[in-house]
Amino acid sequence: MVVIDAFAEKLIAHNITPSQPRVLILKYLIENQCHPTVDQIYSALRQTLPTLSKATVYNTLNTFIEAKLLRPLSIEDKETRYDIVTENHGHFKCSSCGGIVNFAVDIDRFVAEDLHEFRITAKNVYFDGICPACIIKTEK
Amino acid sequence: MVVIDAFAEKLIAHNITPSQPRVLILKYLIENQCHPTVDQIYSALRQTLPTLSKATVYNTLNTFIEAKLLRPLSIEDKETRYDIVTENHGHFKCSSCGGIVNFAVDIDRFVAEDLHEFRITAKNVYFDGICPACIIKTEK
DNA sequence: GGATTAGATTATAATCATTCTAAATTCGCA
DNA sequence: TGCGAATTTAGAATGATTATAATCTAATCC
Repeated sequence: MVVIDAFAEKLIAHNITPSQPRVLILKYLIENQCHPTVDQIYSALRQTLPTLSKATVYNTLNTFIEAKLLRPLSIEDKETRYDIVTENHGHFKCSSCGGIVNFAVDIDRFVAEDLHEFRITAKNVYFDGICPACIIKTEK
Repeated sequence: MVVIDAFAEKLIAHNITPSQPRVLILKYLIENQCHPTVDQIYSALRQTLPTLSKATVYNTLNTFIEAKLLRPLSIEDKETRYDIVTENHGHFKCSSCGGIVNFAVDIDRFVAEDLHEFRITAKNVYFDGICPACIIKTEK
């Protein structure tokens, strides 16, 4: 008897066979929208699923990316971070604390005349700087 | 007698002591604005400077980045690519041929209301898609 | 000029995120 | 229940980048 929950349904809707690791990883991603790394996902889920392998985390995330459930962020870190795709938004990275913050941005307003012959499938906006908490810290 | 050329002067202006590897790497970056990888730079310069070490290429590029002469691009490749900083522009990556193309975009026109408390030091725009040449190829 | 020193370069080893591989396990379905 | 395919697993392999330690360079000081 398999328990079909909302997460499993979401996987099925994206043509991904549900499995315990896949459901747990999707659940983690949705409930912790904090752009986690593979290591963070692995460490967190290891407690509830001790047999989990890091390779499975990689495999699952790549499966999700192919199914367009997820997108990888490469904000200059060594480790890739992952973002559950929702609406268009940009990513801000604090160079002091390393935190990543979403911000609303109307990406479609970006008109790139140079690219009118190009087929564009994804638009990413990355800002770098210092977040308010770190600005206060450095002012002291 | 040291030959001071425009490249050495540019280094000095950025508080970087000129040296043969540094001048050659800067020259390469300016004359080949094609977002090269470390390997491409290394292989190309090895012919004129056979003693060049790959570690020197890494060190030099990181020195340039700190001096804000250069910026690293992380368009989801394993290898980092590098871009001589000029004016604001976005980067398009063709997911078919892997080529990277600059495009003009007025990034400063972008207002991110969510970030008005943030200090923003860099803005990057990355688009993904298919370039015209590859569109034609796949249509055949 | 010759010694000193700091910084730059080199070669190699180490690191570490990610992928590969092959074996074990699980799941769906008859 | 049992077969076959897909999934998961553990560990090895890969490969870009960084760290280390030795060597070299070039300017400075006496």
